[in-house]
Amino acid sequence: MKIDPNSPADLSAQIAKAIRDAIMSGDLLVDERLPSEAELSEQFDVSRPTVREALKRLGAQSLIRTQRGATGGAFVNRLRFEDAYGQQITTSTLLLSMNDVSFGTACEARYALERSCAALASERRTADHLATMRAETHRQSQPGLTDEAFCASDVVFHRALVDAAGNPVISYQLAGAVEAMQPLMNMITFSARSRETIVGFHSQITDALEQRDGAAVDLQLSALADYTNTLAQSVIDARQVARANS
Amino acid sequence: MKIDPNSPADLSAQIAKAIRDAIMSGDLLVDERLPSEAELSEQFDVSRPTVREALKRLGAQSLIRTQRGATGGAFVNRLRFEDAYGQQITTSTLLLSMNDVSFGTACEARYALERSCAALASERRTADHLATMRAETHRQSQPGLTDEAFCASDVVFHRALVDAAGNPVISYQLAGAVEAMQPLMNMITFSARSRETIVGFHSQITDALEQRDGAAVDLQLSALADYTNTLAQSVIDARQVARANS
DNA sequence: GCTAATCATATGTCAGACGTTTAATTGTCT
DNA sequence: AGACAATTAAACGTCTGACATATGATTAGC
Repeated sequence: MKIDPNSPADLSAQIAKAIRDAIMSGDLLVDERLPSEAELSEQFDVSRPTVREALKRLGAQSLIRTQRGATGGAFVNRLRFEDAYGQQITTSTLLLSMNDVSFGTACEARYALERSCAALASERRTADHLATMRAETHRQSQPGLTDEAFCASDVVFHRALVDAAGNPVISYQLAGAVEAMQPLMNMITFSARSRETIVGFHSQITDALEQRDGAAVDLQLSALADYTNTLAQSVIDARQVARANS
Repeated sequence: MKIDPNSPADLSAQIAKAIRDAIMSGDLLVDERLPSEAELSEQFDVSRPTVREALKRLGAQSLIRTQRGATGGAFVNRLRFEDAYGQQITTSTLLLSMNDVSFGTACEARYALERSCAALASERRTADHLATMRAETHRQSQPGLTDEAFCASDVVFHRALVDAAGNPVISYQLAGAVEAMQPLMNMITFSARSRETIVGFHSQITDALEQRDGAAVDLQLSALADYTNTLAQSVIDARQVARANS
């Protein structure tokens, strides 16, 4: 674990990289304790603040955790799927908002990936998954719901569908795709009519899942994707008309 | 942008969160300059090292970049897909290695997601994508190739397939799924016979893609997934036998 | 033997300083 | 006046040394 002392700057980045590499290569095992900050600063021949900056970088990626106190220190963190969800969602959301990704592109990606769960979810869905999906579908049909609450419920519904596939790796990957869509979905104001249509799709998807009919789930998801795109397009068109009139 | 001064500790985490929220909510726009470290330390009423730790956290997530010099400072970073790839791959790789994810689960996720590209890739593949895939397939048939090089080429092949779908969001999401498999794939030592079989699949996938036959691509990917799983199972079985004999 | 006070260790935070990079300003020469 | 060079100022990068605080381990006392 060494760094290049001749490099121009950013010692903390080099140190972070050295430790990150040690973790990824298996030199440092899960729950293993790193040397104390004082020891690290001696090893790398830098000051303690510099070491601390490096450790904070690693902490931000959930690669390490720190404990205070006598037996404290920095420990290699077991990266859990739940921890990674948050980062994945943050990153995906920002990617969409900062890169002029069109609604169509994001929507296409989301449903393409989500459809890949249809077959597995049909095999493995439990009563719990169905119950969650039905509960959310019912919530979505309540008239008093705000648009934000409707979208949030939509996310819960789709995550339940994804989780029904029973594969944590898939759930992790899709968490970003599904959640990152929410801000974009919020921009589509839902009429009572369109909510009704979406609720209809959700019902049919849940029914198909209950019957373990993967092909039907896939079909309905595909139709829902089309409908969502149509909805978005009409909102965009309406805005253009409004702009032309002003 | 404020923090809770009564909170127990980890001021730098609170500051990082405050700034991150400001970025995600749109209060801070892309390429906007944050106040200098001295100003931030005054605003948040903490010392400069604490502010710096917070900024390093954000830097680790590529949310900000820093410039030195007179007009330097911390700037809100436009998060690019390429930047996010690296983090996604790092995180996915560690998730797999730290969570006892079975080869079967990872393999299932990877191919389920990859198959979702089949239709889109068949529509949109360019000659470049086909050329890359054929070149890599050819490389894979060279006898002198090390196992690592074979796997690396395999990754390039599959990323070309994913990129052929022409959707950056999908490419980003799948970068993790595809690349994170490489260490696991490396653990399967490839016989000449199995390499030959994989190369055969790759050829057929490329052919199907050239003919824009999405269904055939899907079918071949599915078969390749099955074969990979079989291969892994035989390696696992062989190891168990070896362990029983020792 | 059990509880309570003490201690050692390690992180969290602060203050102040110096070096380095970089751009803007100023000054000088042609 | 314009172009080039020297100066200056702002900001990050790093260091030193210190104090505060949390926490497990040790020890003293009952």
